[in-house]
Amino acid sequence: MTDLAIVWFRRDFRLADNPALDHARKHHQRVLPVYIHDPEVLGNWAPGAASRWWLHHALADLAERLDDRGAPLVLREGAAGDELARLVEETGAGAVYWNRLYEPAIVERDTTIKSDLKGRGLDVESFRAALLFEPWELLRDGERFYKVFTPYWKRMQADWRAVSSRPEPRELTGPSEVPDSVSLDDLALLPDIDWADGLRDRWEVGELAGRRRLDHFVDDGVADYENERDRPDHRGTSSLSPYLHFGHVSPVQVVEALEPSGELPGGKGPLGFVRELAWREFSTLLLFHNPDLPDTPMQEKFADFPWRTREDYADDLETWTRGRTGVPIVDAGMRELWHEGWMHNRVRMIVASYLTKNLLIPWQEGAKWFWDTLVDADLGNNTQGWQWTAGCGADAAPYFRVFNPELQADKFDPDAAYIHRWCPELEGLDLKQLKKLDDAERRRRGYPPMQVDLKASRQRALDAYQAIKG
DNA sequence: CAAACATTTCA
DNA sequence: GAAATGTTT
Repeated sequence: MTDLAIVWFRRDFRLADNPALDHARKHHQRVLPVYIHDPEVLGNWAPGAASRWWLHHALADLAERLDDRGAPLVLREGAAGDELARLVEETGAGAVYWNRLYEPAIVERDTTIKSDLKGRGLDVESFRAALLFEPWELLRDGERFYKVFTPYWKRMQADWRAVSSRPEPRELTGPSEVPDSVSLDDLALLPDIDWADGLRDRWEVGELAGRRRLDHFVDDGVADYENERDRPDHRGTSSLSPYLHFGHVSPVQVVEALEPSGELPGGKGPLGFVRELAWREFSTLLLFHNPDLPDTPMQEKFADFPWRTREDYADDLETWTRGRTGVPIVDAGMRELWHEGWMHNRVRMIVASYLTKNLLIPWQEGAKWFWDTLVDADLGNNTQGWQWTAGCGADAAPYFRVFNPELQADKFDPDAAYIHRWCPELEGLDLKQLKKLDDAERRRRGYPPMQVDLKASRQRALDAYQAIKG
């Protein structure tokens, strides 16, 4: 067995419960941690601006933590396969380990890299770290993947196996000579114009910050999760999504925090939260088995859907992105997104329904905006979420389900607290008053007029769906 | 008879 | 999930 192993970090920015790192440390005397910046691999879906902001700080955090343990992180830029081959030559490493990702383009790249490195006689292994179950496990009749969430979720519960996290290494030994590294600033991940104030206020990036978030949620939040998770005014969700996306926190760690034995958590709140983790896994498997999913509707009949044309909708799209649609709950959500790089899930559904149904703008436009602005932007989750609301996904909402933003506010923001937080122009107005706010009062307060009539635009969406049914 | 609540329909 | 329709108070 060779002395030195490369641990290739990708989106697993943690030392605790990191299977690739744990394996390297157990079987080799020295460990060389590497991150290779290779945004090209995802083509049109290279990380957006908010994601890159998070990535910058995630790398800084990981580098610091690895330094503390004695194995400095090497940063490289370029095609991952070339850089790994170069590093193997430079260092004489005998092994390369990493944790698996599931975006089809990444899978394809990694498969090639694995066989190349094996061809050079290296010990190469990848590990499951980002999911509880692989996308090729839990198949119907052992061959076909699930296309409907509920049976998938039942199956996951039935096939549950106790999870167990891997220990965090206290000490690591780096290579005797550390190879060249580019600097973090060279990667130019931060925006040229600093718009990240709101993100900085809202998010603390890093492994320990993620674990604090998790602990806090488990101590105070998860018990009431089923009642509170739909309440943007109460911040009833976990806020773990970016930490899970970047692997500061693993789903195994989440399960163990909820249920130390690693068995399926009992209790309404904890089980409800694991169900949301199952949605995350379901979205990942849908993308894994359908490489076109980010751009193409899963239901074929939607290829002919009469969306408005780009030149027709361009202005309305921009109004939506800026949070100036004149629909309070929609504008509140879009402003939260712009300011904090995040939006409450209930509100994501509301603004997505509004864009695709009331504005009749293709879901891909919404997906792209979210991709650029969310710190938790995840190709599987984002794609699945948009296809679900648009009605064209695998297990989508029925096409006639058009959210009424006013009724949604009645149910989920009854005191308009969330609306007031993001739309200060509307201060002092309750939901009843907001519903009959006339143009003169809107103008006086500097709040935009209604972009569309909710009733008429709803009917237009239903008529559009009529055109493709069959 | 209006209001509150429950059920059905929408493909 | 919303709106229309039906049922109860």
